[in-house]
Amino acid sequence: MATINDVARAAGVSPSTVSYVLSGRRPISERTRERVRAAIAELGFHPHAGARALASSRTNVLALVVPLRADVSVPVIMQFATAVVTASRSHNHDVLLLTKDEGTAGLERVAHSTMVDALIVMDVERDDVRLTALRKLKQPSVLIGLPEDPAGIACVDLDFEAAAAEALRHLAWYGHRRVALVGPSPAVYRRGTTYAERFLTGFTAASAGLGLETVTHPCEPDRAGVRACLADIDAQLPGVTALVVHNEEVLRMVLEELRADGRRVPADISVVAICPRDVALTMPLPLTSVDIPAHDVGGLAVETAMRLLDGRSIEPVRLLPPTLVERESSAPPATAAG
Amino acid sequence: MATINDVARAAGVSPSTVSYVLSGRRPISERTRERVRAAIAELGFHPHAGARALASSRTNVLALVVPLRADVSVPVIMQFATAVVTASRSHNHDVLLLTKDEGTAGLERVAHSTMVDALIVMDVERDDVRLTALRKLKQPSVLIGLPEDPAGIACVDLDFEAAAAEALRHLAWYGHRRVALVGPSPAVYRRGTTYAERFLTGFTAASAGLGLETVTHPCEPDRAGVRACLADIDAQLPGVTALVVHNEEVLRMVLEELRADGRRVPADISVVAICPRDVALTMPLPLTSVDIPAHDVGGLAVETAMRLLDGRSIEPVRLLPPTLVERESSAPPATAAG
DNA sequence: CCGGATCGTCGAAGCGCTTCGATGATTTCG
DNA sequence: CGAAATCATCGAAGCGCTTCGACGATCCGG
Repeated sequence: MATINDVARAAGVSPSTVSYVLSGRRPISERTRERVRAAIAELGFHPHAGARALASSRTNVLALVVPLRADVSVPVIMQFATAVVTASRSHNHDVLLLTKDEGTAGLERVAHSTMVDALIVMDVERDDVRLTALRKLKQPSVLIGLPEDPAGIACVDLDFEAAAAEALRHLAWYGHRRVALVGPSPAVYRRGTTYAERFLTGFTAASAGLGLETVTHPCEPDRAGVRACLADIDAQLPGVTALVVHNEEVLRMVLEELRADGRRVPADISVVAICPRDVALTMPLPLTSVDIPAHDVGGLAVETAMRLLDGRSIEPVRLLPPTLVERESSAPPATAAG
Repeated sequence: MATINDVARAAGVSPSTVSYVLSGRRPISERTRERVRAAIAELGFHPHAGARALASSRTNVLALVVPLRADVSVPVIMQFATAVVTASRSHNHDVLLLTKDEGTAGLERVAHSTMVDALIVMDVERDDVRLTALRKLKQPSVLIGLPEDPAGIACVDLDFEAAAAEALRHLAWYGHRRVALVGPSPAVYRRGTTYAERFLTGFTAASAGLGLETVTHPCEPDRAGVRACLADIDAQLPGVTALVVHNEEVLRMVLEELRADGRRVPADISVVAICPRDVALTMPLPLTSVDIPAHDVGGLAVETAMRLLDGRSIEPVRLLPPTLVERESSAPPATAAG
């Protein structure tokens, strides 16, 4: 492997000049710059990452902590991950992949040993134990999610309260009066992943604001759970004309059960899903949905990390506004008067 | 951050002694070792990764190249990825996540800049352009998959030929004589991902060996594709009593279509899937399946990389034997005589 | 009781890069 | 036209670690 000295020799300049050509931190004449560039290309020179990190205390690597197999749906995790990698690359950074199961120790390990410049953490819980560890690190961190007390740590996420409101507004506009929420599994609530609660809060508030009759119900991610959930909903709120489903795992099963029940979507019952676009599109029927913009959120997380590293200002909490896209699963209720 | 010098001072020894305690490359007396350990713990010392890499030319990082959104199913990719991360951690390595779309350049970048000790590459194609680049790197690489000419590069994968044979043997044993293969989408074949071909080869060979009447058909991953595929199969091989499905994307839809068609699984038609265990289990009916052991393959890839790094011997191509697990989707055909 | 192993530790060099201060050379301007 | 400012480049120090050779100290056998 060629070193910076080889390049310097080949270009007839000093190593520091090569370094300055590379970093642009000092003006270098066009002529010299060209010679150096040619030498770099000819020798196939790539700066040694470790040496660079040692000298500059910058690694150009971001840590990404992903849940291993939580109740978060796998495709969504992948979408976040690829978004983070892609965005990182466009900022000339690489991504070190950590799993949540390494816990606090993993974060401290990579941070203390200076493997990364910043950390992006997915799937944070309301009272996540990792938060205090993150606050102590010299590297900044960005959460995807929103804990109870985000003080001192940047957070980005979808605005789930607004998402719930958006879904209800759409249904109310069509004339629905009785709407049920099929929520995440009880495990998600128990675990304290706040997006579930935030959605619930938004749902309840919007329901009141719009004067709707609503009921909310968590849903276990299996056939039995779905059946039980739908049965409970019917029992608690007879004459429901619309469902908001905030649970990708069961989305498909809900549709199947409705169908098995002889209820046509959207003729007999409307369905609005909260899920990534492509999930909404690969269902038997293209679903009206509020997008979970994993790509945007991931990109924003990286962007935020970069600003933090550059000492630029950031908004500590950034909640992206939701977008509802109407597709084929929502329509006016069969009888406009609920 | 504490440095090795701080530790040395605190323990009353020289920095090199601390280093030797850490690496175990030279004998250090119990007494000294303890003092050093205490100092390390007290100061919360973590060696600087860059400095270490620079001095030792070892990064303790593995690159993992994942397909971004190929026709490979996302959960499988995630399973490989988490398996690789977990296994790497157990060997004291971290994982740098690269996406396939960076192509050859990405591999060269991380290798030339000495960011990683070895590379693990998923989703290799028959004639993958990245192969020649990989061969030139000073770091070893391990492929998950099997290209046409794996010369000089270690490969690990499931033995897909054997997997096909296993599926057919199971069905033949039950007395099925007419079996159809619902294969991956044409795009997968076109792309030259060899697992599809290997499965097909194994399927055809075993079919002949067992004296079965079979037909094989790729399948587009949408409702229309599934319908077309099933219709074609019925047209080409009337009286089919069993399906082997080597396409996770459509698995669920195949079951739905069969059901819509009034064909009961397994009473009217048996189904054997080639997919990860948990996919087989989360279907409406637990499926008899040949496991895709992503976890094992990922672990083996890491293990192989480690052996390569340690200069230990390896088998250049390692194909894991398949395991068929009988569940509820296979049974004897309605009439034992096909 | 002495010469040669063996053991435990140290000091120094060096890994490849960045960065700071210094230094000529050139330009600018009063 | 000379002092001051600016420009382009260089040299050297230093980032934090590993590793090699060296060196006393302890051990062994004869």
